[in-house]
Amino acid sequence: MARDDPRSQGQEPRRLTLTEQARRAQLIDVTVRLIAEHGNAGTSLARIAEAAGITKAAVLYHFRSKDALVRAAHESALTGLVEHVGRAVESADAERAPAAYVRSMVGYLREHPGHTRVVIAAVTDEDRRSSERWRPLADLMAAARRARGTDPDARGPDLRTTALIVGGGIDAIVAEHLDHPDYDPVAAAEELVAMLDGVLFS
Amino acid sequence: MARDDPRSQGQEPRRLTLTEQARRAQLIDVTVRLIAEHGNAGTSLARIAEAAGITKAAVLYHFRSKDALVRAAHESALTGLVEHVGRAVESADAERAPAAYVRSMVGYLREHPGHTRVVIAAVTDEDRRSSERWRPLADLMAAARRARGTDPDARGPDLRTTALIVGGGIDAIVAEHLDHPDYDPVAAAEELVAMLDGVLFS
DNA sequence: GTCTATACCCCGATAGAC
DNA sequence: GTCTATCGGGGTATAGAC
Repeated sequence: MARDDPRSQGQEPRRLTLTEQARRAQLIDVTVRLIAEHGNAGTSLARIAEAAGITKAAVLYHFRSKDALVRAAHESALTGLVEHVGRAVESADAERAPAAYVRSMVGYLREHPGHTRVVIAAVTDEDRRSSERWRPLADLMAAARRARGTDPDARGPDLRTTALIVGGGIDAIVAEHLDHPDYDPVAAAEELVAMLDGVLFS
Repeated sequence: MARDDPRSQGQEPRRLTLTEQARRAQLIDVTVRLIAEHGNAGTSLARIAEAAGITKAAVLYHFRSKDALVRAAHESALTGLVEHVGRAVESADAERAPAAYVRSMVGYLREHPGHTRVVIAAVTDEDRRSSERWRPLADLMAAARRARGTDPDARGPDLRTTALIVGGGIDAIVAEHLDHPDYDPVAAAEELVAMLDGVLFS
């Protein structure tokens, strides 16, 4: 049996056979591509199976359900983004880390238009959306204010709200670039950074 | 025959029988409620039909497809929002109109939590999303800068981008309030307004 | 351990009876 | 005008071949 996703439950993360690892990776890859192209609704199990050269049932042998597969595809697409942003943030000094966050996130999505739709789907997802996506950025902003030597008691903006606004702004910019390729997301990111700096270091 | 949506095509907007008008209104109403509660995917034709006391096929008699019905529900939910924001903006002087836009939009969504999910679905919709939602706000901001006496040649922010960011920020704030009712969207709106004023009247 | 065949039920859509 | 009957297609579950 292989139908248990090793990441679910608190069980020992069972070893996966080589063929299973390969199949899972292939299926995730295929799914990311199909969702990027046709959207979630337009990507049926049959299409995924056909693209992978196996049957629907075989797909469901490796993943409990279509939803589990889609979830894995979302995770896969998010991982690349998170790592990229993580590297950019780490190699920036604290004061500029929030700006690096914004720039690297917009930049990554511009460079990987294929992944973008999947990432958006992953974030927009109706269900698992309570992931406190704002917190990492809020932490960066708090650190940046400290690095700037801002009086910790000084009344500043609510960083949760600021992070939410910035996150929403990034989404809007990237989405606009998707719909209108002429629209320059990098210039837009600079404007978002300017807005952010204005609020953070007033 | 009644299967033509009067708003589509360029035809004469045929008269609708009273029962048909009533049915359409009822179906839209039911659909808005169900989508608000269970999301689009969780709202099948059968459920809609059951809630309306008729059969699936009868629903499809009044609306060409489920999508057409959902579209009508979206329109219905959006109308209330647009009218509310429109009134708020009109009764504010030009300089404060962008702030009124933000406040009234967040306020409406807070006061009508039922409609909120539907409105978000309408705006987030994968298909008809090229609606230039940013333009009205961008126009308000341009007028506000003029009213403030800003030198028209002065280098200001790109208003399309600014409007996109503000729109995305509103979405994020409202969504957060939906997921976490404790989160105060009105205070957040004030912060967004502060950010906006900082950029507009620098 | 990996996969095919098959069958099930729900969904959206259509044709045609009443 | 309204509904029943039905269809193709989607996701899922199981039996069992290899």
